[in-house]
Amino acid sequence: MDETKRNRPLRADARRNRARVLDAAESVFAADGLSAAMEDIARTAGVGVGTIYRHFPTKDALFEAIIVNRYERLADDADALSAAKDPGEAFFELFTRMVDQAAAQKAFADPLAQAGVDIKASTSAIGQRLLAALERLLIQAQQARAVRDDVGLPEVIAVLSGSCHAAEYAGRDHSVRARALAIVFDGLAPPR
Amino acid sequence: MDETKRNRPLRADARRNRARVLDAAESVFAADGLSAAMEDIARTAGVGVGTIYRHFPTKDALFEAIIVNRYERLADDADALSAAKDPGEAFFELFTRMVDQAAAQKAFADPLAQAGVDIKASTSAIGQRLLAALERLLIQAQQARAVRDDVGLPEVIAVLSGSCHAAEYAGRDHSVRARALAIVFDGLAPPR
Amino acid sequence: MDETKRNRPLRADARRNRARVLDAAESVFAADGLSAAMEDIARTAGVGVGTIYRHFPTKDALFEAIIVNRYERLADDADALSAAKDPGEAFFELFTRMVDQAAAQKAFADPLAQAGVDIKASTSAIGQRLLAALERLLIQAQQARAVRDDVGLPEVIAVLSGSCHAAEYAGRDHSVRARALAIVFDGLAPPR
Amino acid sequence: MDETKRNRPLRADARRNRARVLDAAESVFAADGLSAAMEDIARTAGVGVGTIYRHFPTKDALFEAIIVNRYERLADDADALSAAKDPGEAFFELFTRMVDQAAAQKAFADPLAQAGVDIKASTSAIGQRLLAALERLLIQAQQARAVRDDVGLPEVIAVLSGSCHAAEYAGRDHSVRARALAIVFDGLAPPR
DNA sequence: CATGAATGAGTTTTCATTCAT
DNA sequence: AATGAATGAAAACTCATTCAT
Repeated sequence: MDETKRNRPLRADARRNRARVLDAAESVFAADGLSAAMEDIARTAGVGVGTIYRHFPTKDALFEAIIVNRYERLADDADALSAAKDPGEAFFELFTRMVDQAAAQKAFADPLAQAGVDIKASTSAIGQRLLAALERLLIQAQQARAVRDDVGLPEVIAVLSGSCHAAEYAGRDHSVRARALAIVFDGLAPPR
Repeated sequence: MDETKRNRPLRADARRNRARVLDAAESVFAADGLSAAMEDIARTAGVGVGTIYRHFPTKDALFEAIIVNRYERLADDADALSAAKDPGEAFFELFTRMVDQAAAQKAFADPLAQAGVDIKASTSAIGQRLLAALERLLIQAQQARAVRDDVGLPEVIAVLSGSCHAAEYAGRDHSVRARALAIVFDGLAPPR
Repeated sequence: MDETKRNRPLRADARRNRARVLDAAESVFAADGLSAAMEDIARTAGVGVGTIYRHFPTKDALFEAIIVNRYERLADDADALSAAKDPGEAFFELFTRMVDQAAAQKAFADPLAQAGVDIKASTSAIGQRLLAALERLLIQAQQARAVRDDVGLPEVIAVLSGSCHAAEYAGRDHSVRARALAIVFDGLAPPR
Repeated sequence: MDETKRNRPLRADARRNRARVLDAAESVFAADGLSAAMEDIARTAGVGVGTIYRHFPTKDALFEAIIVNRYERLADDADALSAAKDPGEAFFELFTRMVDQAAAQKAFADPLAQAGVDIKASTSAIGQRLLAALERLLIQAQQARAVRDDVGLPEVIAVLSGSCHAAEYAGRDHSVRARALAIVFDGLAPPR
């Protein structure tokens, strides 16, 4: 009815609500897994369920948005690391960060794994950016002889995904996580 | 009043149905994840829901029975391997089998991870047997210099759990799975 | 197939089972109410559910059989009392016995009330005998000036049914039950 | 963030639905007993089952709400009668009203009986109020020589509960109900 | 725009009754 | 005849999503 404000970016309070929902959803999903109820998320965010649905048409869409969010940050990280550090360090640092996130956030590892598979609209669009960054880091690290030559992106993702789960399993026990990661890193290092 | 047959193992048809339910549940859970509906399982098994509940008082109990089943077989495998092969081979062969199972069966990896944590009655009783067998294999493999000395059971479980997820991610792509596993195995090998 | 034994009364063990089921049902219904499960009754009786269904085609039929059983005994009581005691005593004694039964057995009062209403086959057949006996006692008591003249059988049944519930409510508290019953008896006594 | 309306009583439509549910539940319970299905209640109320559960978390809670409702009205009645009529009349009038309700509503008598026993939260809170009012009426009636001296509240409740059941039994037959009640009232009157 | 009440399909579980052993 | 396994129609309850306020 009111064609004055069609594609304006989003009213200030609306943007604030969107962010609050996203934060709440992230922590509720992390705590309860994917089966968390929308009402719980709404309550945590301090809004009504309707507000969630205004911003995200579907529970899946909300979840996807979280993933996209993470991927954006990780892709940013990847770019920054690529610029700031030497190739091997950059690669393993990103790997470590992702694993650390998984340790902190239940339900991080699974969607990560899916990112390489899914063709779901936005997820993969942004996922591609992350994957591309990861691949760049991998190739640079291989050229710098920090990572063995005979692995490609798919294997790295598989191992990364696995490591995230391993970290999730290790939970609060830092030393187990560290040693498990050490095994994987040794396995990724060039032979000899 | 008929004390001849008190603790009879289970009538023939009942045993057959129990097995059918277990099979059906395994494949339906594998396909749909833990949120699969009991009715689907019943339909797949070709029985009524009531039959499932006669054998397993609860959805959780059914799931647990599947896990226990798997663990039993794996523990048996572990014992057999330990007797038949040289230590290093035995260890890596068991590791590989578990990962292969995970690749085939969604929802195998997660409960595996929990086995090291949970204290839930029967699950852990049998889980302990598997873990004990795994530890035995690990120690023997270490003594045979097939596995590096500085890892303990917790790390191995973490890495194993992670590898299962990696395999789940890799899905049907055998070569990715093989290469990912190779990375982990290299990481587990003794240095040099 | 075997027409040798068509209408023979019932094999000895069958008769014994029937009685056991009836006993078990009586106590389980008393404890859990009408919603008690058939399996519980079977277990209590030490038989399989199938055996219950051999003797009673339906849960309702089983319940009815219990009621019929009680009514038979009460009708017998009524006859005996009528012969042995003076009319007033006989009437109030029967009344008291019924109320005592109700106090002991949950779910006794309700079906009693229905006996006056229901036309359900056997129940009412035997119920009629009890009601007839009750009416005889009532009339005799009225003739002996032990009960007021202006009440008929329906009122007596209503009050009796109510008293059974009152007794059920009073539960273990004997003195409350006694005083409640005293009120009713006073009300039934002839005026003055 | 909008602190204007925190503990709002209930939106207009919500209140209307709550009342409809309560009404529907009352009549469905009255017709079918406590085992009535929630769906039936929902259909009768013209709402979805979910709506019932929004207002009452449990079938028991719904039932309790009905009882509480009745008790509130009866306690109000008791207070009004106590103020408006002479003690004896007030007592017997309340008694009669409760019995009339029971005649109309199956499943009214039983919970009444429990009110004297149960300690269940809200039920008994309001139940206490009713019982207190009843006791007040009783004592006043006794002081006015309208009720015999040797009965206490427990007996009165027992008899009242019993009378409710008697009325339930009598059903539509007004004259039976009236005469049955007359018996009880005579029993409650002071001797001679 | 935000809210939270309403919806109803779908889920787990129970239990009277049937039927193969 | 007895047994107890199987059946499947309910029943209570949940929760993603829609919509009136």
